[in-house]
Parts: sequence; structure tokens; C-alpha cells
Amino acid sequence: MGRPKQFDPDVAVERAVDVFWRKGYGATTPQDLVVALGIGKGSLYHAFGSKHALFERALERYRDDQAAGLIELLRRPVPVKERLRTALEFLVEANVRDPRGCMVVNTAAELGGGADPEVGSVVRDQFGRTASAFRGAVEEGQRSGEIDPGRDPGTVAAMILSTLLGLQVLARSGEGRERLDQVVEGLLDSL
Amino acid sequence: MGRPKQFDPDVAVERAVDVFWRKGYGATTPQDLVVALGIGKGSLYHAFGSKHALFERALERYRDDQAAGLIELLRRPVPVKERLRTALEFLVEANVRDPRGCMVVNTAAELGGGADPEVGSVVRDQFGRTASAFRGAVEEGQRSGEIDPGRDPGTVAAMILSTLLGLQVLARSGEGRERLDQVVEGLLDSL
DNA sequence: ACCTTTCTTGACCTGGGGGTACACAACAGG
DNA sequence: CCTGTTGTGTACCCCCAGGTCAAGAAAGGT
Repeated sequence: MGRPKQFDPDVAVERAVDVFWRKGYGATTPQDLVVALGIGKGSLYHAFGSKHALFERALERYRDDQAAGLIELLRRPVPVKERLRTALEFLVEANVRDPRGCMVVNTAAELGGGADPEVGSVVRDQFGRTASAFRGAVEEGQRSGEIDPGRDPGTVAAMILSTLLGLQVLARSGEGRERLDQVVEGLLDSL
Repeated sequence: MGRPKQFDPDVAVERAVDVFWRKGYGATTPQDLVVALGIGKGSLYHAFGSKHALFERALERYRDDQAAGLIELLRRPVPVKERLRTALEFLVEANVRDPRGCMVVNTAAELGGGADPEVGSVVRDQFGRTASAFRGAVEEGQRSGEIDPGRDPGTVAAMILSTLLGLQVLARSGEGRERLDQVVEGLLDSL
């Protein structure tokens, strides 16, 4: 019972993702959110409790979307290295085009370092999911002979993840696409 | 002529580095700076003009210190790969121990994406200096036969830089030292 | 001694951050 | 149609960010 909500919380969180993604946590104001979500401040705080709680939900949403997208890209029925290349180049392309960069990387930089454990755990979880997806692909490549089976797949996955995160930082700093693509090729060549 | 400054601007900038490094640009308040620098707010604005201008000077100072340190580490008279290992493990160690992470990476994440061109150029300059230092080492390794001379040294340097930046992001997210060291080893093995 | 210049101090100002309170609106059930 | 419950809109709150300004202090020059 009670009065029904006049807005869809899922849509609201989706819009909050965009705001937090563009401006970061600290620089986003309640006013920004009120405008972007199209609801009153009272409703906002009634529905989500606090700016921080809404940020957590937005970050979780982003993480889920990104992880699902990556897993999808890594499932395509082509040789493993080609899959990796497609996935990495897709992400490079996205990060070069989109000045927002990667929301998780931005969040790790802004709120990492031990303060804010809830947010930290979402960040680590995203990195963990990404590493797992890469490790699955690496193991498959090892079975098919595309990748040296002598290497620890966890380590290789961590190398890919590190490189990817670095590429995202470079992209956000304005580095051009060519150089980043060269890094992707170099990485794949060395597997 | 005129009244002499009661504080050393270099020391003040050095202290400002610590504050901005810990809290980021947006989250640092004039009050934080007044306390940390030990001077009145009037002097602060008289000497530095604005929070943003002081941040630029602090970031430049950080960049110069870091770049000098890295170049130093890469100049030691031991085999190139060993130098690279020492340098990368030193940085990993520093980033694991220090919850502040890397100030340039944090800044790239917070203020990257085109807004704030002055800061962006300092960030790019730092990445450029770092890549140059790595490229020098790579070229030397190619001459000595430690590194395959068939690869483009600029690309290899960019790979090392990407990996390093990714390691710094991972360290800031709380990843442990072992995994990061494995990535360093994996990277060097693949050169 | 006085003037000019540069620095220091602390009060002061405007705007807006993050959030709360309250009065009212829209439902379901009896 | 009255009542309890949940949403909504708005006014309001306190605090502090980011910066300015006026008045005075410490130097050098003449």
C-alpha cells in the first residue's frame, strides 16, 4: 500500500551512473542529481538515503553492465587471441571516444586507499570479475595451443588486466588511439 | 625591497603536494592548505593566486621529483632487465605501502578528459618523460642483446608504461604485492 | 624620518553543499 | 470514505568552500 513511486528507480540509477561517471563522486552535487534524475530532492533522499548510498548503487550498476559486456565479448566463437584483441580494442576505442574514461578506474583513484570500504569492495570485485574473464580465455587459449601452457593463467590474466587499466589511464590523459593499439598488439604478440 | 616572505615557497609547495596527493584536488579545501602550510589564508592567496594555481605547482613538483627518481633508477650500471625490474618493483612497493597511490594517476582520473588543459598537459608530460626513460632503457637492452631488436622501442616502452599505470591502479584498489610482482615478472619475461 | 613596496593577518562575503522537516498527495483495506 | 502508509515538493538549516579586502608590519631607498 502507500503512494506508488512516480519514477522508475532503475532508470534513476542509470541516470545517476552518467552523472557520477562524468563528474566523479565528490564533484557531484545533490542539485546535479535532482536535475539529471528529474525528481525532487525529497524523493531522492527518501528513495536512496544519501548521496553515498546512491553512488554505491550506481557503481554496482556500472560494474554489472561492464562485466557482462566483457564476458559477452570474450565468448565469441573465434580464436582466443582474436577475441582478446577485439575486446581490448573495443575498450580502447570506447575510452578514447568517451572523455568520461572508466568509472571504476576513476573511482579507484578518487576513493581508493582504504577509506570507503564499501566502494573499495565494488572496485575490487569489478577487477576480480574482469581478471576471471581474462583467465578463462587464457586457459582456453592454452588448451587450444594458442598460448604457451607453461605460464600461470592467473598471472597472464593479471598482466592483461594491468595493461588494460593502464591503457584506460592513458586514454583519459589524452593519448591517441594509435599508440594504444600498438600496446594491445604488443601485448598479444607476447602471449 | 618590500617585506620579506615569512615562509619558504618551496617548502610550502612541498607540503601542498602531500595534501593534494592525499585528498585529491577537489576534496582539498583552503583550510586544509592553511593548516598544512602553516601560513594565513591571505598569504596563501597572495603568494599563489588560487587553489588551482597552487595545485599546478604542486603537481609539477611531484612530476619533477618522480621523473628524476625514475631516471636515476634506470641509470644504474647493471643489466637492463635488472634495472627495469628494480625500478618497477620499487614503484610497486611504494604504491602498495602508500595509500595515496600515484598523484599523477589520481589526477588523470579526477581531472582528465579534456577539461583543465593545464593540468592535462602536466599529466601528459609526466607520462611522456616516463615513457622516454623506459625507451632509453629498452634501446640499450636491444643494443646489448637483452631485448629483441626487432621490436619498436617506443611500443615496448608504452607497454611498460601501461603495465606500470595499471599496477598503480590495482595497488590503489588494495591488490596485494605478490600478484603485482608476478605481473612485473611476466612483463619482463615477455620482452 | 618618510615613502614605497611587499607580505601578513583576520574579518568578511557570497554561494552552494548535503541534508532534514513538514505539509500534502496518492494509494489499499475495512 | 476514513485511515494508515508510503511518495512528493519545498522551505529551511547549518556549515564551510573559495576568495577578497583593509589595515598594518617589515624591509629598502633617499
